Amino acid sequence: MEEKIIENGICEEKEIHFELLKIINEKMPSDEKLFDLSELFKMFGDPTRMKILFVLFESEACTCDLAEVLRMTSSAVSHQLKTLQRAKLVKSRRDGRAVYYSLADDHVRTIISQGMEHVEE
Amino acid sequence: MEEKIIENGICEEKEIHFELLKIINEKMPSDEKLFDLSELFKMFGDPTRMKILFVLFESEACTCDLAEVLRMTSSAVSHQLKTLQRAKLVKSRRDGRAVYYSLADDHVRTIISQGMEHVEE
DNA sequence: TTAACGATTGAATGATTGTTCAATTATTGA
DNA sequence: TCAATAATTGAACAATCATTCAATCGTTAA
Repeated sequence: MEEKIIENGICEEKEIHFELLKIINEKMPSDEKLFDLSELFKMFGDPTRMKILFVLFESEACTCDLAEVLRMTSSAVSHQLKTLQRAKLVKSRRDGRAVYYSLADDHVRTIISQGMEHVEE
Repeated sequence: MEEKIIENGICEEKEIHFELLKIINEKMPSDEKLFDLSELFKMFGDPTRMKILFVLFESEACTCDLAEVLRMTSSAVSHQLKTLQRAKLVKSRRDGRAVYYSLADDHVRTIISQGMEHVEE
């Protein structure tokens, strides 16, 4: 009987309600963590930021370098770098007039590689 | 001399231009692939879609189940399911009135786990 | 101390996106 | 067939977001 309920889902037989709810409550991360997680992925959800990260995979680069390579204004690049820095994906160091950016940690690389595998099928 | 150029970046000494450009051209994925990649990550960049995927990690579920669990209208859920299906992240099967959704493949799980590790620090 | 360069900032604009609402389609039980 | 349920659809709305533009800040070389 319980088995049948599980198969049928919530809608026809209201009783399983708590079955799915139990799973959710036990396994679903908190709203806060879920929010942080999607904020993280949002960073990879824009081609410009993606390109910036790909360049930084290879070498640190200053705002001006990135603007050149991506053929964008340094203002636009700077805005995105700020966004990436707020998300702790890149870090910066100043050297004279130039500010050099680099990847903040190696998770970034792993996450994007996984995405790449998915896309390349 | 060339070494010095590389250290200085593009902006002061225009010559390295081609140094960074070479890296970009060799290692940077095509614009099309880059676009697909960010489209993929965009799917994870919304808390609602994130929640849907987390539920589907545990069990297939119909639109109505998901609406109940997430406390949203089935219309809103259906719109997001459609988005996820367009991105080939979920698949569906109809059983009577209900349409059951499940994860399309296992990359989804891996990608999100990686993101989770990053967030949990 | 200037002038020039690289970077940043904030406001404005246009585009994209998530949700709501109302209407419609598909399926089943009466 | 008809009513009820589940799901989908498209238009509309508000919110978010990426880029542009103009102004400003920080640093260096003259």
